[in-house]
Amino acid sequence: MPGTSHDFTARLRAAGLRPTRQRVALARLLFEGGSRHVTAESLHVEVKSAQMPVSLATVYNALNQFRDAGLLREVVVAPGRSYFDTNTGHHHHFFVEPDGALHDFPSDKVTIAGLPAPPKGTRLSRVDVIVRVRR
Amino acid sequence: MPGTSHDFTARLRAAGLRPTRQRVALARLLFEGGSRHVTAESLHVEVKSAQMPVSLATVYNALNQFRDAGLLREVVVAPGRSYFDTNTGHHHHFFVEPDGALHDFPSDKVTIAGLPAPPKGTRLSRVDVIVRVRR
DNA sequence: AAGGAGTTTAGAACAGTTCTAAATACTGCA
DNA sequence: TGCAGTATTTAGAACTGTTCTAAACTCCTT
Repeated sequence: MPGTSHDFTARLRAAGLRPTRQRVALARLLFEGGSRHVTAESLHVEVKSAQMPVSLATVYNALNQFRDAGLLREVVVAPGRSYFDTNTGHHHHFFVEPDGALHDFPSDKVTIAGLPAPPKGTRLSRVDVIVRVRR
Repeated sequence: MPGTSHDFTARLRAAGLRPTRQRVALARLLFEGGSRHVTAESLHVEVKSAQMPVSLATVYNALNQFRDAGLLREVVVAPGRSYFDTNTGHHHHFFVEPDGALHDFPSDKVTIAGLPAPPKGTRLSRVDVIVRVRR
């Protein structure tokens, strides 16, 4: 069990990123547990309270790099705030309107039929389904 | 034909909004033609070049009020930018990734099956489908 | 151990949006 | 119609989330 999923140094290196102290600390927080949703701000608070000081700029840099490397997926649900999802597989989201909470649900049971063809000159990139719910 | 769809004063009043010069000007730009997508910034540029000076703050106010009144729908596709859609009926969106262009498509031919039930204590508000495409 | 590229940092800068308080416009009522 | 009173508009400041800057530092290679 150890060696693969917890070897953040190797995972970062495999993604083409130098395993700096800061990136390893952030990767540990992000990938050690199960699937998570974070914002730059929330991750910054978390890394500070874990006694691993990382600047906010570095949190932003790392999140963007992790996303570009395919380690994270960015989810756009509310204007003016970016969520990052550690679950990079196929899945969709519940978004609870007033509080901004986000929950994954697997896409394997969801079927979407009747989508029109992409506009001329474009190719499909991804289909996002956001189920907005209220209390 | 005239009297109903072009009577912006009455339409605003029906929505509980005073038909001020600024709101009528914006409503005319938004609802006179077919379905449109605007940002606050783009609508502000437009209203200025139409020789109907309206401040940016008022454009923001009006868009938010129109949305709250159900005259517009807000579409969240990219972090840090709000699009407003004059089409408030059931439909979904194509989002062209690099340029940020948005296109509607009707939802009547689209069927989504197998969605899980909303989390405990919440009720469904809306299902957004965003088909992201690249050039 | 040293050099150099890549990274981190604090703070400034920036973009989009909302707030403030003073001026102005719409509405209802005389 | 004229007036009072509330809603609205405005310019600019403030604010939030994010990116940039350039100097200091760290990781990797040799």
